[in-house]
Amino acid sequence: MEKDKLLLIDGNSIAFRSFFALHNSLSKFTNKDGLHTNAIYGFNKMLDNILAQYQPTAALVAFDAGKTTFRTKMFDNYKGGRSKTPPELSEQMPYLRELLTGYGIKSYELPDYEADDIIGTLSKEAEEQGYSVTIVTGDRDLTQLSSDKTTVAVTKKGVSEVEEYTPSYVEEKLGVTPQQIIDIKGLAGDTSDNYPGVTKIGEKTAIKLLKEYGSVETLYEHIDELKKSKMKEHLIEDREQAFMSKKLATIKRDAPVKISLQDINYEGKNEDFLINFYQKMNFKSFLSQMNQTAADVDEEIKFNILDEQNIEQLKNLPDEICFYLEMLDKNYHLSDFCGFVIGTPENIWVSDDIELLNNAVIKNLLGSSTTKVNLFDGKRTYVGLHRLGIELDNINFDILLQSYLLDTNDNSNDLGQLAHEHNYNQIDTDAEVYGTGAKRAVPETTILLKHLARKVKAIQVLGEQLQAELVDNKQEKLYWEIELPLSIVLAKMEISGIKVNSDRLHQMQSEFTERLAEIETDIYREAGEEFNINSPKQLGEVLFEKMKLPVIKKTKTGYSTAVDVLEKLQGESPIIDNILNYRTISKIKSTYVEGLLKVIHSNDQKIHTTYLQTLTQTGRLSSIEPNLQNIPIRIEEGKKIRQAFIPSHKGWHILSSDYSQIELRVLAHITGDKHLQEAFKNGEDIHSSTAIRIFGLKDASEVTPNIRRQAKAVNFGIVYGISDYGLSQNIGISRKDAKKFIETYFKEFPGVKKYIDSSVELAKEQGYVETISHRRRYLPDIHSSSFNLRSFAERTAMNTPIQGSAADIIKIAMINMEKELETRNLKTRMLLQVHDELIFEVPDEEMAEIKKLVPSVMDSAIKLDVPLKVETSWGNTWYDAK
DNA sequence: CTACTCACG
DNA sequence: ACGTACGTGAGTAGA
Repeated sequence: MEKDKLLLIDGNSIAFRSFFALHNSLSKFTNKDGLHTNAIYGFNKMLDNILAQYQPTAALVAFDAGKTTFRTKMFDNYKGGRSKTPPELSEQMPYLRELLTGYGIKSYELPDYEADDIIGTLSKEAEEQGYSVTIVTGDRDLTQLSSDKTTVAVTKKGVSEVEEYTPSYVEEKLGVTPQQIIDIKGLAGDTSDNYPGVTKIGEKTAIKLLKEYGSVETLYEHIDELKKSKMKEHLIEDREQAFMSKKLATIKRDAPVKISLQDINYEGKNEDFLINFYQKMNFKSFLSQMNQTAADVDEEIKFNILDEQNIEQLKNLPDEICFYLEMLDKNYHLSDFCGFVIGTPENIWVSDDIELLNNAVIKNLLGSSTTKVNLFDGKRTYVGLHRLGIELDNINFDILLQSYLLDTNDNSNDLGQLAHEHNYNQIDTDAEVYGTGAKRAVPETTILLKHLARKVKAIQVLGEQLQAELVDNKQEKLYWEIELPLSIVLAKMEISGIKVNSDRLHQMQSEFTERLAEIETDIYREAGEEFNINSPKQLGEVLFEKMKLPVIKKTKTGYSTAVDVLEKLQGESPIIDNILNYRTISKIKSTYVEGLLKVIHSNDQKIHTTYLQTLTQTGRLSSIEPNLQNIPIRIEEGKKIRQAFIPSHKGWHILSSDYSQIELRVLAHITGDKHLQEAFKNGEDIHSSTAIRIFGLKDASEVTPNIRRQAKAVNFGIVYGISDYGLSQNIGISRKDAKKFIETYFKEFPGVKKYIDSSVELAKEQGYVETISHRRRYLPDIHSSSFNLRSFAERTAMNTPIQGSAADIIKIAMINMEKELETRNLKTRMLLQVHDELIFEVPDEEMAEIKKLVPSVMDSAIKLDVPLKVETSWGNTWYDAK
């Protein structure tokens, strides 16, 4: 007969692990009733893997019965201070039981005991009856149960991979036997379960003591033999705690479990039950594994298929309509079109015939200033329509923008997904309908048309709902006066594009190729072998193993070879300088020279970037395909890339205007700090003024370049949410000195200190911080028990209003600038935005006007308590506009 | 697909 | 005692 194999699963622990493993995609895992399903999904994955791997003959999932157990009776504070189970997880627990029913696995709980004790008791019974046992848990403490018959499988970072603890593996990993784990806990305590152990003894010391004495009991029998020390005093003092903690850590193996091994035979899953369950949970991948398809969104939808004959009927549409233009490729400057939908939820018209858009009826509707158009991603739609020769005039609701303003995290480019995030479930996600990655394609026509039809209703319902939420949040102005008009400005900038001199790039390409080859031979000679210099792994081996250079810093996977490390090694060997050079040049060559050449449109020799307006957590824009916001400027060789960016017409120039120290000016404004404001009002060099104050200097004559550099770093540090360590690393001083700088800074600029404290306070109270234009960023981690997460949230609480308000200001300037260009009927085009800088191409005859107009529009974008300063320059290329 | 590195504000 | 600056995108290596 086949050997009996028992599988015991720690239900609560696995549910927790699954929940947090998929926490980032929490919003992606919901069913149509808005139930979160991530923990259920993760649990299911784990079950599939474990069952396939171990093929048990009996199985049970043990759950904790409640908060109070015999342990809490022993020690009030047991598991005290734990934060509450998130509601998004609690709501999944009943369904988890349902899932187990589908798998034919019993679950069990026992009042006054924890899941561990059930597992301990049953595994003992099973061992006695000759079973081999596997325990699955996320909690390493259970490894105390491992024996020659019992393996404890502890989940690794995900939940589907496990690490198997046998007694020998426990010894190898922890240096003690499974039985001694409770002794470690007795001496060291457990912070997550909140019991104490012995003062000042941590895991390391506990293991050392146990190696010598074997157990808590023997240790105390020999306590007198210990040399006189603080540790000995603590041990004697905390004797009772040690014994109690050991007892708390000990898993019961004789709990009054009322279920027997015969009751939990595993006979396989109930497929029909599971199919039904998966449909309810919207688990498409599990369904397709079972050759089943997902239940369709349940509401039928009525729509008309548009054609040449019935198109006149669109004239009957009201003055508020919805529209969606489908382009499957992310890059809408190049994507094919595959269909569109127009109408109202009551009167939907769909087609996959793009030619129809050129019909005057549609052109008039979309181009009409009196017909309001609701849509998803106005900028994308505007650019797409523009390529088809159609103007879009009057956007009303853009649900992507609305959603992003309400919560910067709800910004999916997939309409269906975004709808689900707002609990609208009568539509599938685009990813489901079209597929992702290489499998992305247009589905059969009926599916396509139906999906498009559903978009109309989703847009209308969500548009109204989200607008009401914007009103509640006092974010209406932000939507109507900033983001919505900005989306059109950005569309126009993207459409304009910027002309590129590809001959110049090609010329640079061959220069760089030659230089790289030279440096490469030098590096190989110095290393004594050929290797891939671009591989940090190979480079690390050459530098630190073969050449035996001192290791400065390590990464997770090996030696760090980042610039700051290499700079510390300069002088150790000439190879370092060559590597630094190689890195610089190869970066410029591959990312910029070759990268940019790849994205020049062949029809107009221009680059058309895409701005992401709904991505950043602060309100800044980002630029992709290509990123035109990180073209080199700091190093001369890289800066030359800018020579390839030229005006699109002869006799025009590139003009660039940038805000000077906008973030520090915003800081002066929102903190209200008198000294900081004074410095700006007097037009002082802000870094020098800071230097004078924090170093206690007489006047500017005492400010050396080095002192100014340090003060500058302090100013940056303040804006980023300073730490003494961060500052010390940045300017290479001791942590102590850095701390002193910061303290002096806060003494000299008390308004700033007050602001930092109050913004953290505010974030804690209301859950979010906001900019001067009421742009919000939620900071749930501000309450985290993890020091790291919490500190990060605290720094962003103070940085986001500053970075975000600066973003608000330049956005307003861009809208005003575009308006001026239009009303003055100028040919000048705004081409790029680089966070605090705007770049234009200007015909010579307009130069005199523009070089006054741009700075005046920019510095009057908003009225702060300190003046805004703008610096302008121009030239034949972007490089020369300096 | 993740880690590392490096370009910008 | 923790382990650190804020916000981005892209190329390459190597699983």
